[in-house]
Amino acid sequence: MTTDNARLPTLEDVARLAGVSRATVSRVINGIRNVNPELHEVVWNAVHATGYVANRAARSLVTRRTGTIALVVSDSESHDDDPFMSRFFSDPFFGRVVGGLMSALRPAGVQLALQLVGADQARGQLVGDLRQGQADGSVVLSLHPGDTLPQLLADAGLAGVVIGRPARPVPISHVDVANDRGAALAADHLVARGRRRIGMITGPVDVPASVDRSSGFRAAMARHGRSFVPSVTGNFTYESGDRGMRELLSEYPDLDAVFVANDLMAQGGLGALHELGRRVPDEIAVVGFDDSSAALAARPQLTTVRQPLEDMAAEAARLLMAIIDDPRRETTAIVFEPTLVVRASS
Amino acid sequence: MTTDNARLPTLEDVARLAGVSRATVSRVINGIRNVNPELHEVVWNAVHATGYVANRAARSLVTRRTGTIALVVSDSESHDDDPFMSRFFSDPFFGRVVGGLMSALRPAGVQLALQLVGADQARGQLVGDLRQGQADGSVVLSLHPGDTLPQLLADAGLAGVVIGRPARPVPISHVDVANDRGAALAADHLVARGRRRIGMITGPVDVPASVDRSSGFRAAMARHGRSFVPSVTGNFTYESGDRGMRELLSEYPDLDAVFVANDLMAQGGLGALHELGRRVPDEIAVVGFDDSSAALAARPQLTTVRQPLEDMAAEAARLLMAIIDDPRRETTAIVFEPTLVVRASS
DNA sequence: CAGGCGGCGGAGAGCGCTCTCCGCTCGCCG
DNA sequence: CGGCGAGCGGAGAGCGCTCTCCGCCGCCTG
Repeated sequence: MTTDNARLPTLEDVARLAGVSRATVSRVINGIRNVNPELHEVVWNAVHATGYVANRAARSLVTRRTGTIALVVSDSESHDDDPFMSRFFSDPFFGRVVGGLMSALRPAGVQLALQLVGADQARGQLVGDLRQGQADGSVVLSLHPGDTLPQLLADAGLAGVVIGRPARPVPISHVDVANDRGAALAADHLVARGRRRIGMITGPVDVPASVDRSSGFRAAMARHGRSFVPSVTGNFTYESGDRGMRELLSEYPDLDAVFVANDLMAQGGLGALHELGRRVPDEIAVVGFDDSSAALAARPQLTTVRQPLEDMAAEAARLLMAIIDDPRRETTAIVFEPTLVVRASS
Repeated sequence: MTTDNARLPTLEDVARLAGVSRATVSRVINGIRNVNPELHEVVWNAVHATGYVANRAARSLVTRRTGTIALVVSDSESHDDDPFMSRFFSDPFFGRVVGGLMSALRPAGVQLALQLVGADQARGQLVGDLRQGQADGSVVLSLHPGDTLPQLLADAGLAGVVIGRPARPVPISHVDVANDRGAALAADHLVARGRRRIGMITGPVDVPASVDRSSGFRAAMARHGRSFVPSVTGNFTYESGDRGMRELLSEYPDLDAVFVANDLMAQGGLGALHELGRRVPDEIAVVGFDDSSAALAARPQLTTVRQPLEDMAAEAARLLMAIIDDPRRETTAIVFEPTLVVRASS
């Protein structure tokens, strides 16, 4: 049948075929109350015979549930046009989150809808749409610190889970990785490897994850008796890693190890070291953060702190579904433990 | 209002406030027919005053449109559990497609829903769900050649656009890049650069894109009077590029250029060359295909054939929307022109 | 043996919207 | 001045589903 105007079977059709009422078919399909087991079978046969599939819109209309959750990618700094997105989407970070979400959502039969939101105007709209049942809840991915969206969602009483700790405390659940402990892992590793003069390239100072990595690294170094850690600030891009490494070495030429706050910058740093003729890891060791694909692509391959993004996203999805089922649930924070992946760069 | 049981305003509420009927409000909101301009304003004021947002489910129920399109990622070889997905999602390819789709969908106010489908059983289910209005149409991303899904969609008369030419001809629209001409670009470039002994690492022989790249490259080389192109077959992975390069060089040690059918393999090949002590591009040039992030991550950065994925995805979305608006539209193929991005590896 | 209770299935009311009718009003023409 | 047509707004019927309410029947208890 190549035509699309063939009316699809409805509950009514199934009911007629099964010789029961709509209500009974509905009960069977949704597994509600005790229905005579024989009828049960009769109904299912009719369902299969007709090829019936429940109409989602009709169901949502009455249940007020959509069976969909939204992945909201929020960028408070962009202005609705999309240059920023291309960069973000081509980052494996996005894909890993999507994969993790799907792995939890699919078994539950929940859909994932993508929502991008830039300017503030769009935010109000989004909240409205969400309230009106675009989705039962949302997983929020903020690209910038201090994003207002988590607060907006909380204010609207919408179910939501944020990936990554919000910059300001907001009454909304979130999942995160223990960035400070991850950085400490890197510090311990470098010290254990016998590195003596250890520097750091940090991320932006207004990003919580970045701040935690820096302070976690400094604290761990202090525990090893190193109170001063030479460092420069980057912005998580490849170029800033390249630049940062050059800066750092021009000021502290004798460093024999550098902790870089994310893999992309570390890869940039590695590029700089290559051009500067410094052998890695013989002369200088590099440790990154994220265990993104950049870590594997880097030459030499990057020792890095693994952030279990897929697991985090999956957990975010499960948490969100729990919140949807019980809206009065307390907001919680789930913090994952990072692990160190040792490769050739250290 | 932190509670969620506050009933949201309905058309009825807006109508009452505006002192008109539901029908009129509906007409104003949907911009249908001539409504008295004064009323128009009165209605919009009421809409804003109440904070009204149309209920999507109710609207879909009657219009039989969801305002959603599905991005169906289809992997005929996996079996419902998701190991395969993680690899795919962390590939920037996925993100670029999503970004491109969104750029076309967002202005049109269309949602994007993600659908993964593995085993064949899930396919039937998917088609059922789609027919029942999960989405108005779908953009299909097949991970394996000879995927049955495009055919299934065509058979069901569902609106769909496939990204990448299907292995077998299927009565469904698709967007693709001229893989053969892209490969020719690479060939022309290498010849123009004065390379004399040029080899190739191809992709899998059952993937249309891969086949086109190989044959396109060979044809272009033939035009330059080179009837024989030494080549080995890879499978698009980093490792197969590494292995392929070693094989190729052990058999043809004097090659001074290699065209590799995708960036990831090219990156692997570059790794092998590095370890073999062959200087790139001085001794041997490498050209990849895709202009993925791997091209930038590679050392030296990779000269590669750029596939305008974002544009292709955006066009797929627009085409799909056109098909949805006019289902009797003829199936079409839109083929994009690749471009050569020259970097340090050639 | 009568009354009551529990379990199962049906009737039917709506969920919030769109859209077809239909009737009213106004303007224009004969 | 009457009639007709065009245009605008309202009434109301559903879209396909869920779920409450109710009635029936059979079994158990007093």
